Amino acid sequence: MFSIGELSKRTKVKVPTIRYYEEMGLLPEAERTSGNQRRYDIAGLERLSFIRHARDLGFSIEAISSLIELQDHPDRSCEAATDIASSQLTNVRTKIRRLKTLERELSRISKGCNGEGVSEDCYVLASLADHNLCDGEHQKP
Amino acid sequence: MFSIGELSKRTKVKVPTIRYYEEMGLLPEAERTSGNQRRYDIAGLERLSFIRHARDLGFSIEAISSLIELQDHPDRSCEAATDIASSQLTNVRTKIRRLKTLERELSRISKGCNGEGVSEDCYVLASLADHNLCDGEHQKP
DNA sequence: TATACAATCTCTAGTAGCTAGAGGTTCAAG
DNA sequence: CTTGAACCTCTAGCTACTAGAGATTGTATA
Repeated sequence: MFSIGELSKRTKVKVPTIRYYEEMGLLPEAERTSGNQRRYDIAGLERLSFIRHARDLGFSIEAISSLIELQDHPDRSCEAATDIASSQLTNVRTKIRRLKTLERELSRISKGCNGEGVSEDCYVLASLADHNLCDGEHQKP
Repeated sequence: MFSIGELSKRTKVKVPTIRYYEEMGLLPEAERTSGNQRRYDIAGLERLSFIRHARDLGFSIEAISSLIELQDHPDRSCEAATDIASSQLTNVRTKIRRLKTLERELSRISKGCNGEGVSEDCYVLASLADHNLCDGEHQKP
């Protein structure tokens, strides 16, 4: 059994974040010492690693909740899990596509001014003021 | 002079968002009717278009504040503006790089399970539980 | 001109996923 | 037994909005 600080060190998840995950129901309520401090075992460590890994891959807390729910029921169909993963993949791909559009546009705008003039003549500012100077549409990222 | 609703329609920025921008200091305090409703002119429309355009390109409110500050002083050097734009470009490129790593990993994981089995045997869940099943490291997105 | 009703006003609170700080208690080493 | 780091709970703050309550205003139509 080890403390929350030790768990934090081993998983690289910050202490307040661990408490937050517990509050959100991602982690079960930890056992406590007589003095009310949290104590964890290997199972706790594994679960937190799972969560961290999923967060690193961009899964939302809600999605992770569902994944954990499935993990806790080894006999259930894993269709939901593959659905969550593939929709996350779709999310990521959508974001990449949008960011690439932004990148092209920003790069084009950036090249338009070397920063040596005054703002009145700045192509960066002019581009932002006038959408017509843009190549195409951009959506919110 | 037109109402906030009209401005919203023309710029495709939602009404509460316009008020929020005013509160944040991105928009100057609007003129009011005798009955306290906001009225805008073309200058207001242009400024809001500028803001929306910058937001669409992913600039933060803070960055936009600086850009507007420069826009209001046509005689100042525009170095800050080009700096902001290029650091935004760097941001975007960093995000793309990270997301691409995620994409590879998610795609690999996703392919590992067709969702027809039970969760005990699910490669998606197994991958999340065990980082060793991953190709490489991933950072937070 | 009266009325109806859409649009506006301000204010508060909520979203995601944490992070920071105050003020107090517990654990563990020396 | 003392000391100080680590822990506890609670509240508030971050970004960029969004939603809703309850009250007021603007305007089109009868």
